[in-house]
Amino acid sequence: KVRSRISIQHMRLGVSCDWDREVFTLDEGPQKAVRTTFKHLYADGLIYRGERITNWCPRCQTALSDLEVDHEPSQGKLWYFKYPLLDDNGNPTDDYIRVATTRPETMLGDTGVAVHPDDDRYRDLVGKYAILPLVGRRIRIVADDYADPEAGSGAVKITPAHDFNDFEVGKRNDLPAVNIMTVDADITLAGNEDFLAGVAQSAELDATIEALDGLDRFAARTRVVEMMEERGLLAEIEDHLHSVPHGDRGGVPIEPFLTDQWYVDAKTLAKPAIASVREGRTVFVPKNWEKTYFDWMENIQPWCISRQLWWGHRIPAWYGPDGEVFVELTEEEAEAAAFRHYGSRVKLERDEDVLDTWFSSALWPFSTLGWPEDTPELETYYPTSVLVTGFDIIFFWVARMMMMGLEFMDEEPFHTVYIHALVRDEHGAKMSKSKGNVIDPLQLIDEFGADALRFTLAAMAAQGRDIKMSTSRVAGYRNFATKLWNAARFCEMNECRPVAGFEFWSATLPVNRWIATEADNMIARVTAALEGYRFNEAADAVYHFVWDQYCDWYLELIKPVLGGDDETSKTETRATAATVLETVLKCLHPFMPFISERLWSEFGFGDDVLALERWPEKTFEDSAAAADINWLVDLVSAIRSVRAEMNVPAGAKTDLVLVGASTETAERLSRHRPVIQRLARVEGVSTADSSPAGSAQILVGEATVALPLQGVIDFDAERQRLEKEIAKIDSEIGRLDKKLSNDSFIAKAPEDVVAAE
RNA sequence: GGGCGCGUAGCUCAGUGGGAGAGCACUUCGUUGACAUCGAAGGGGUCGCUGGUUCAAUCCCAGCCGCGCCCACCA
Repeated sequence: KVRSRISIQHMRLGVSCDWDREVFTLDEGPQKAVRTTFKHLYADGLIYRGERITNWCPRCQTALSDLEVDHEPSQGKLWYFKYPLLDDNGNPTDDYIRVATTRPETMLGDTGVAVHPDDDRYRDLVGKYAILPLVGRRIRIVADDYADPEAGSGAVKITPAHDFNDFEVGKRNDLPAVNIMTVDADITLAGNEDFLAGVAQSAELDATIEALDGLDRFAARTRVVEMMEERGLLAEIEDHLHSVPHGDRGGVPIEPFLTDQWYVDAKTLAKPAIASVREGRTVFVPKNWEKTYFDWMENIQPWCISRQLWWGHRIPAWYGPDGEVFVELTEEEAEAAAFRHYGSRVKLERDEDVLDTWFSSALWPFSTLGWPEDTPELETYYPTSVLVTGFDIIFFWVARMMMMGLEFMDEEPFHTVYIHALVRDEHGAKMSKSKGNVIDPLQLIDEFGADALRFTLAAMAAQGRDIKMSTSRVAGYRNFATKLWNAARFCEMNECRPVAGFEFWSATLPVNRWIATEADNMIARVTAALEGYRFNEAADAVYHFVWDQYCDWYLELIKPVLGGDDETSKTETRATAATVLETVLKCLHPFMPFISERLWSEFGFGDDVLALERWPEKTFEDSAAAADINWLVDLVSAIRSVRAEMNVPAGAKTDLVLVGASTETAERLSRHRPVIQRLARVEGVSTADSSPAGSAQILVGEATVALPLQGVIDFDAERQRLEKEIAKIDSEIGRLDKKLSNDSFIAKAPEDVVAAE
């Protein structure tokens, strides 16, 4: 169900997948890959089985890896207990050693007390014994660096079977591990051989078993505290803020638990995986995630891969009657191996456990391509190129694919790991099914269209930053899609069709050479941005080119041409408009696949889907044409601006008088006269030696453009406008003067910067 | 405890060692004219605070304040 929903989302977003090659993790191929890798790693000693302390989820009743455990802050208590000391003859004394615990029930499994070797308070007690209250077990006081003199009383109770640190301390100091819980995390004492070992029968022990046996750990916690208090052995209770490990699926506190599990020697496998990134054979984008990768990989712990679940890849291990282990690909092979071992046919029991789901995922880059078979797909597609994923998956998956890929393929599974942003809800919280704050992409697609959503995600995908989904942005890009659609409609209406063999260099009109220059600049920006995985910059470049250049100016500037009667100009302009549109569609296709493909086929740019090899290249540049049209754009903008500020009615036309212009400017003006008249609402155009009285004046380059507004102009408003402009220019002059009179600026700033000022 | 990141216009966010931009929102004007999901013109920011480096800091460095996330076995 989940899988199909994800597929629908991908398809509706226009993801171009090869759906014929869909693979499921429990398919035949991946199954074989899992067993093969398991067998090899076992044979090499990189997978082993052992009794170790493990994260145990009492609710799911399975072991978990460290990654599946979340630490949640919790306001708890710190209980201080008094453990009576024994003298050298093993008799009780009146002295106590104080220990502190957040989990009193675990005391039933205590087998020692640790103090720091340099802690003077306890130096004399090392090697002596205390008596464990409620139980009567003799527990040894050991010196171990783990004990922190600053923490609690400086003496720490050791429960090797129910605490990770204590397990290590116990191993170092040869303390037995006493498991006092069932897989449900209920206390089990009666008939618990480990618990009863070496403990003398007593009325107190019987009372403890009577009171606690079978209680769940939290009920037992309360009861243990009460019983200690009744005996006067509860010294103190403190409030204590600490973090409690929870299983990420079961949601209940983890119980560190001593069980037999299968482990991967991750430390050994991590070494080449670290080197690959260290030496740049695989890079992370953005690069700072490499630190996260290194930190984890360098401190990696054995990976517990067995799970006591019914669903998953079954561990390919079989046990003989005496517990001998046979790891093989199939039951038949295991039986054959057992026959060789025992010299006779024996009945084998298969390991009940399944593998951590991430084990098979780690093999994905090659297991899906037919490995361990030597297939053409494997040859062609391994190594892959770019892995796109979220940061929360670096440890679970990326790191493990690196390890397994290097181990079995001798080559990194991908050269780049692009860590994309997480889409968060409008408040910035991570979306999760349980929180119910998921924004459904399908709903956004229904409302704004797949292209709008997809473009939004690209436009907001600035590196190293998460995305707070903004509906108004999606709406804005929906408008952009409409804008493009309408621009294409304009082209269609004006018979702007692709012309075979046409290229920008053959255009003669400045306006065409200008848009060609701008289009090719856009191509360069988009290309550079995509190559650097800066998808937001790429999207932004296309967006602004289409809207600000192509639609706002180019299409407006060519209207007089298309409406004129110069057939040669019309032909070249139509071809240019179409070719630029074609370029836009190519560049836009990764961001807006649906609309670009539709327009592409409607315009007959080619009948194939926009293929990657058609990605355009920057080939055209005409800076003279660019300067020419930019002058025009500036002029029209300035006139519009003045008209608006002078409150010239939008429909009213004004005359234009050019004053003090160079011949080049005069020539430009006359050449662009039709467009200026159209776009700036200008009627008569003339030149003069000085501005006519009662006109608004605009400085464009070296020339002054005067708009005679006799009868229209509000002199106060014009005075205000000019004063504002003067003030602005004055302050600019002041700033530059100050800068240029600063000797160290002249001396130290780069020449081009000085010249520019 | 360690690490990463963020703080820029009312909101959501780009960005750069040489006086800062977008979308939305806002103000004014405008619909025979590709597009009102639009066009034209505007208003609005001491670029978190304090120091330092530099001819020049929103950008680099340090400290501080506020916020978010990841990792971690603190009894």
